[in-house]
Amino acid sequence: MFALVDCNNFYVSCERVFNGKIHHKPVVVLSNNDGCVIARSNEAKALGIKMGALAFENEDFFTKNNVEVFSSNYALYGDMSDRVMKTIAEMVPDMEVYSIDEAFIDFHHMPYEDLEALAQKIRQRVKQYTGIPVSIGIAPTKTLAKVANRYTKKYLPHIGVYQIDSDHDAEKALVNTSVEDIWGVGYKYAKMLNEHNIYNALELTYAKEEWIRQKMHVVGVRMLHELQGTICYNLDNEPSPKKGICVSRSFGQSQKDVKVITEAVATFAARCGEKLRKQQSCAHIVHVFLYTNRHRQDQPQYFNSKVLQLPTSTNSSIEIIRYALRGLELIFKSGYSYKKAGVMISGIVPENQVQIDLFDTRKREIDTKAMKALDELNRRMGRDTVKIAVQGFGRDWHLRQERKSRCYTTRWQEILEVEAWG
DNA sequence: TCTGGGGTCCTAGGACCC
DNA sequence: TCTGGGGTCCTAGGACCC
Repeated sequence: MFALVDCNNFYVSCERVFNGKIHHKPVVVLSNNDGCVIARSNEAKALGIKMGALAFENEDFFTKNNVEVFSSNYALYGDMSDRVMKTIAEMVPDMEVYSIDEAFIDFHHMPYEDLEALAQKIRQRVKQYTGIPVSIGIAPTKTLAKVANRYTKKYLPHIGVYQIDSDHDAEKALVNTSVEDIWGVGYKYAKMLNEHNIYNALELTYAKEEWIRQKMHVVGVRMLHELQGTICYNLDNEPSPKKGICVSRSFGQSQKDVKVITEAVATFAARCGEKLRKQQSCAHIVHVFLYTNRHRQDQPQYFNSKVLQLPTSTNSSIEIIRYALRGLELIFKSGYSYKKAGVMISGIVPENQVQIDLFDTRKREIDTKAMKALDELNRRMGRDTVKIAVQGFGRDWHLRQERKSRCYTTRWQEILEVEAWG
């Protein structure tokens, strides 16, 4: 058996842990730049606020309905996620952190009859230790555990656990799951399945394997088997190193100034270097891109990107920045209002398997030492305590985050203070 | 000049996930 | 003024190898 633990309305729940005033009220969390809704409380869902709803279009609606609106606070959510995952890890033999708010558990070696009770214990302890409510689905495959989890949230929120333990349990959950809610079915496949009169997960399990293979390829066949109870995906408890790394942002305000955009791109490149070093990899392809705001019909549009090959794979921020800025120089055209830029890194190899260049003259040991010192200082003293000069200090390009909550758990200056009268 | 049978690597595009 | 930011896997086709 597998279980899927999923935090309820995770970002909203994180905000609620530190803010007693927003319990039982409609709450939404917005994407970067306060663009659109990416998390909703149950009360907000009940008001009909959709995932992805545009913030600027709904300003009046939010005010009229007393909706509490937050900018996203990833420092808080990331730290809360760590706490939830650590709490679960202490209670089970083997788990996989699947996303910021989800974890799979392998119950392979657990006494069978105890699973539901154990799941309830996990729920209680996570709530007690972190303040975050979770729901748990238990089933013979990961895909069915996802189905069970969704079923709990929708139909048994007060219980919070659903176990698929028989054909009857499975059918009950599957018939109540629309195809678009199945793990692995997105917008396109849902449309295609509906056109062939397949509307729920149970109907899908009756489909012919060859037909699925033709329409949805092997990934679809695996999904079919998983829904039928045959394991195709096992627990993946050792995250493999990333094959591509991307850091990009929309600017809070459109930017024309090459200096500001240079600082932004340098910062993105530095962040790529950090991520590479964190997973002990090096890379030799740097890809820079630059956009104007495609939603503005009234402004001239420009998009360009440049891919640069490095002679030797590196994870030095200094070197990655140098190439990224060379790329930027080649694509930047003045006169446009830029909205977004980014740096992508690929051609990633483990740092101990770097093919060195016979004619390389760069003193790599110096960079390596410098990066190590920089990472250590930033780890101890906070991000960007030490940075490369070209990243600048202005951050004129930074995100719009007008309604961000405090970093309650990651910054001493922002920790909650409690006053008591005796 | 054309023929056969076996491969690999790379890229672009399309689907999906959170 | 205002529209997020990351990732994965699979397939088909082309270039190339012996």
